[in-house]
Amino acid sequence: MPELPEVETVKAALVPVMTGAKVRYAEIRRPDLRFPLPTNLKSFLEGGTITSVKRRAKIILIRAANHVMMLHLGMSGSVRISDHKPNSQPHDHVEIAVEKQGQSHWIVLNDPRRFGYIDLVHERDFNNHKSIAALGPEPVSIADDPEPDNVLDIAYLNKALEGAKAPIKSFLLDQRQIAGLGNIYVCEALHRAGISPKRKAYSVKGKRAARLLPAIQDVLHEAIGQGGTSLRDHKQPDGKLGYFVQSLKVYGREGEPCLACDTPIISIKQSGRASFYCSICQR
DNA sequence: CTCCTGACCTGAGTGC
DNA sequence: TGCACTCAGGTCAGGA
Repeated sequence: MPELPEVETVKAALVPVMTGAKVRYAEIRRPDLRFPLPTNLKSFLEGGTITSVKRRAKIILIRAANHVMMLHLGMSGSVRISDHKPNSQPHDHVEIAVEKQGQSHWIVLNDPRRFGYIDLVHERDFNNHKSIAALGPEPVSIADDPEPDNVLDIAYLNKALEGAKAPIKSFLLDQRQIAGLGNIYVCEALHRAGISPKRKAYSVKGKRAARLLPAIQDVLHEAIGQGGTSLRDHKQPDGKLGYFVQSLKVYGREGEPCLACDTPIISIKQSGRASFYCSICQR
């Protein structure tokens, strides 16, 4: 499911119920997702008080007691929040009950494909964690989270593009270059910027690069404002859909007319993933 | 190094 | 109805 806007939507829903809340119990229903779950996850959570909920790239960071619980939703992960103990659904792997100012909430992680993961690291080791250390800058900063000191700008983008021989599509999916983009928003940003996904990254410069930066930032901001994009699995934690699906210009629109020029949208495979684009508008 | 492929896993959709 | 096959918001190891 989730790229940056979907993860941001989940994080934003967790903030008010988890920040400052005490964990009443945690139920871990299987030993692993993509990786083995930390064996001390249950004992870490139970009785602890959550100090903050943040996001870096596509990872949700839940802090307590000098530790960071890292939650990645993979392709199909989602979170439900309710004010009563929820009925168990297939693939509900973790259930956490929290209490804050006398108010109880239940938080459930569901992940059919189990490409997601949870890890737990001491605060001092966090920046060296292999999922964190190599990440590129955040493409956008939302209400100072993540901290705006590491946000993509045109100087960084131009430098990173230099000498990158991969297609711009692959470049933008690479979390070491820019963190948080995925298949939907790369396709959409390239369409907005008028750049072909097949173009070599190093050849994106000057005016093209100057269009790419705001194209990425605008599409992410707009998607976050709509609660993300619901295709199959993604729902907001309150059960609502992500309405940005209605704003997609190319993703999933193979054969349908380009909204700018009527040319049918093309789908090609690039490094195993579908790229949707307009061969006229994107050069 | 960089770049690409295949693997991981389940469920939904399609075509015969 | 059933079966085989393809495809899906993401990484990650391994090979060229």
